Amino acid sequence: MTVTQEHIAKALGVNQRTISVAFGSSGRISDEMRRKVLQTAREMGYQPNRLAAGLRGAKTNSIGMIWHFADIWSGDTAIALSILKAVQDKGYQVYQSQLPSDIQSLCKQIDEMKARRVDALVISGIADQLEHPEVAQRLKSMPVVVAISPVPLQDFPGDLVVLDRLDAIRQVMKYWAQKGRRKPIFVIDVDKKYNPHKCQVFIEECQRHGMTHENMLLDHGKVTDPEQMGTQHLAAFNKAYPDDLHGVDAIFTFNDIGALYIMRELQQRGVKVPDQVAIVGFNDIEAGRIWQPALASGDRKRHEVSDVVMQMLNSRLAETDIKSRTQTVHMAFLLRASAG
Amino acid sequence: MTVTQEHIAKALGVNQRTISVAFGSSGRISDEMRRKVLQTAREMGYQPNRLAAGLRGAKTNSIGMIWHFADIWSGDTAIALSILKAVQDKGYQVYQSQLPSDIQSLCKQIDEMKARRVDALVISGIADQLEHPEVAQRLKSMPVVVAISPVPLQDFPGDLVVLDRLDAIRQVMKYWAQKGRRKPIFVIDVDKKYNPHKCQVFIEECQRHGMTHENMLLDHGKVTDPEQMGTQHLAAFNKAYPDDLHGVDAIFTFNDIGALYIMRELQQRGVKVPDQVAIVGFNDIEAGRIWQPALASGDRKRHEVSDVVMQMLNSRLAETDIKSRTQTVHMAFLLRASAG
DNA sequence: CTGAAAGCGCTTACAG
DNA sequence: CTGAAAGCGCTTACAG
Repeated sequence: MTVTQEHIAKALGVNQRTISVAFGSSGRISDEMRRKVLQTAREMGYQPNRLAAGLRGAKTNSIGMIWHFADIWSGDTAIALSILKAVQDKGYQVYQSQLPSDIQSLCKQIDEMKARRVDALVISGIADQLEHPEVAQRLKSMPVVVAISPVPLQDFPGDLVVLDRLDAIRQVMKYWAQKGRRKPIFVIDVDKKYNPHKCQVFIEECQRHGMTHENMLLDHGKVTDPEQMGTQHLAAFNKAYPDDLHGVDAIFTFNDIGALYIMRELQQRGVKVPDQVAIVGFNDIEAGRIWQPALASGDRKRHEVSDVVMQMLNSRLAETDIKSRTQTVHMAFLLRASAG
Repeated sequence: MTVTQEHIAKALGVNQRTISVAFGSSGRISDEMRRKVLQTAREMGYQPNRLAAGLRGAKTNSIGMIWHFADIWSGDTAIALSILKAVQDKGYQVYQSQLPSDIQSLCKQIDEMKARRVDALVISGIADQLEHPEVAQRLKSMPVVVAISPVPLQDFPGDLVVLDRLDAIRQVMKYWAQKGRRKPIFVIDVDKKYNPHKCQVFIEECQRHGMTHENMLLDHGKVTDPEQMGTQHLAAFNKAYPDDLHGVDAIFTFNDIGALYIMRELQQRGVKVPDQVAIVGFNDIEAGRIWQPALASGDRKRHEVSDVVMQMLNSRLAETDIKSRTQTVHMAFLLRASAG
């Protein structure tokens, strides 16, 4: 049936060890013999059994990725995909797992990856997840870990890429202050767990630039179904401002599709964007670029993030004795017409 | 270090076989003993080693998925994700692999999945890929295969879900004929390999309804970078119709973002959509729904496809001796304002 | 430079 | 109902 190293060994009249060594890096073998082995293996259609190798303690050539793949709002799927492709090109197979929202399921996923002896784990999550003691303890026992987080973490047992959103928020607020906007609102899921820093920075910047007022934060609530993202933004907006805008002259949403829903509503009401109200989204979807006016947004630096992740992953897979490293990538304000 | 069945056996003073049987389905054991084993295992933090089990010939609890994940144009990523989640909930781990465009790489991917002894393979591809002899031969040796294809396949060695696009095309053309449109064009990658049936059906329907003219097909060329999809549509359109539309009164694109780019161009030229020119896209992106006028499109029946796939997968994982089955899901025309 | 052998952690006939 | 043992296909010290 399936060709094993034993078969090749018999065909060549040598010991099975010779075949194993010919493929691997440990042990010595003559160049002549290695050449013969590799050729015969090819002819016989040999496929190494990764399970057996992994069981014996060698590399499994597999990597686990725990990621929020269905995140239509943040668009990080594109980052995950480019990492997937890069890793695949290097001969690794990728276990992909949807990031669960509860800690218990997350621990189970990490345990599963460990039970399959992945060579490395790439995980993207929020601080509450990555710093949870149960999670941290499990990550500590993985050979290689690269994590992506929106904020820096304390004593993280692995390499960390921080994808900072706060700088971009500051840039937007500074821009609006310069342009003379007086009353901005921030449409977001005002959730302690996910977005505390964002809301805080928004408020701080409003204070710094003298743009404070009541109701600066407009909560669109928790989004469980990505398909509802836009309509939840719109519903929150319509509820707070059914007809009059009460002087609001700038709307910042953490999501492009939400921004488009609100912009359309304003346009239908006859409100001029950006003259009367400026709008900025945050994840740079393509439709925003062709909207009239073009939607200002945030550059997620997808290429930069996946490059940094791959660089960390590669160096750590090559040599395991490196200290934990942290590198920060800053999102940036993408100025377009809708920002005024 | 890691707890094995041997450790549990020692702790309970029984044979290791007892532990294995307690977890598995083969062999008999007393209910009392099973209860004791499972509890002790939990207390000791036992994690079964999937590699060892798989090596011995048992299930690996893993599934391979080969899919075109980065297909911004077709939007099938959503289908893949819902399958990923469903499978994950059933305790499987998923090897995810980006569908390569060349046969050789595809074969290598399938071989890798096989080398890892996946319990099943889910693969989405075009007929040229799935019917290629090298590919077909490899699929035949997989325990369970469920494929998704745009067209029916001959003698496919596994279950098949056909996601038919042609019906939707017919519906669009019939609608336009009824509404008195005379000169439709079809903007698509006029590639023999990918889209022969679509183009053919479009032309047939034009003939049936008396809407033929020269240049019915507008080729936007091969798209390698999804980010270029929209601009390639626009460039092809502008090249063919730099100012005058030559009587074209209906534009069908196989892609929503392409449709939006062209619609915006028309609106900027002062052409009234849909009064003068009707537009229909095909993959129902959310931005299309909020455009003015709302973009008519095609319903990909994502839930239906993933439901059918899961149903086939589940039944075949349960009992392996089922005949190959084929089930067809038809995309449908989504009528919205832009269609006229 | 190569052979003989132990062992990774399971599953599964085979005895008793 | 349970024990003792073979074996899945590799890797890796250990001899020679």
